[in-house]
Amino acid sequence: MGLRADYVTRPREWIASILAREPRFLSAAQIHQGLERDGARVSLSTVYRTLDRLQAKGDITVRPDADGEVTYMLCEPRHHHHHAICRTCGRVEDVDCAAMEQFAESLRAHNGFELDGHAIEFFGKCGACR
Amino acid sequence: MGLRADYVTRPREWIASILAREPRFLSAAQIHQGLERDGARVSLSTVYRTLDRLQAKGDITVRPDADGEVTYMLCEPRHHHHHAICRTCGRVEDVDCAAMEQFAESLRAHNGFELDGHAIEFFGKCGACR
DNA sequence: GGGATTTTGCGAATGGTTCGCAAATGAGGT
DNA sequence: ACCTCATTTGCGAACCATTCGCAAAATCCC
Ligand SMILES: [Zn+2]
Ligand SMILES: [Zn+2]
Ligand SMILES: [Zn+2]
Ligand SMILES: [Zn+2]
Repeated sequence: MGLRADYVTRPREWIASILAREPRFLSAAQIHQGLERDGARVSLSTVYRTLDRLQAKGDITVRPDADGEVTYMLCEPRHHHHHAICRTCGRVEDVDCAAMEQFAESLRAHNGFELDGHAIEFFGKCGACR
Repeated sequence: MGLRADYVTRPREWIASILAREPRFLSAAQIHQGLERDGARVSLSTVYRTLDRLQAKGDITVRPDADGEVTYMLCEPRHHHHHAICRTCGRVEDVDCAAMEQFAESLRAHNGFELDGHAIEFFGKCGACR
């Protein structure tokens, strides 16, 4: 009955390596294309299943983009922080800001709302795209 | 050749009235269900087309939820502000905060990023759900 | 009311994501 | 290395939200 340990498989390693070298949110299709470019033949189903696994493990952040396309990035949402996203190339950098927490704290009780969390995204241009 | 003025139609009025009385983000399907409950027979296509129109006019805010389902709310994104969203019932209230702008300003140049915008969502429980 | 134009409903097409199942792979023991 | 068996993969079908094409209905204006 007991479950064995998770298997280490090539598709999973390949997918992880794609994510590891891209500092931006990628869709399942983009990851799949990256694998093909690397000559790694992996089905789209496996890409989706692996992404689900990574999300369950808390290793990636999932973000539906403006059109509702779901995108993924290697970044542990475990540690609360925010992102600066380049409008031009999509590069993402973490923004870790105590000042923001302070601000959120001051809003904790707003309009009858009992606030317990927040999400922030900053937009702009990264150093390379300026 | 010139375009005539936009038509005022019942489907559009019905859809607008659904949106006007719901202070929360609704999916196209939810709006469609609301119309049926009101006895208003409108096709889902028309719901989508009307939402596209409202978005083009800048009358609604469009927000893909965590699963990527696109949702809509009567709220002009023209005036920059943020939202407090009840985790329990979905009720949304506007958060208009100069302090946040100040904070964003101090981050304008972060890690080589030239920041020019930001989006914030606050979560918690509304007065009714406490 | 009549006619030009816009809007609607319907059903088909699309695109992203999920499922079911047989074949392939990985881990562990011999 | 080989065998065994649970896990994972690939494939195609299924699914769901959204978009399209086009004929019929509604709106506006005279
Ligand atoms: Zn950039
Ligand atoms: Zn991050
Ligand atoms: Zn509530
Ligand atoms: Zn608002």
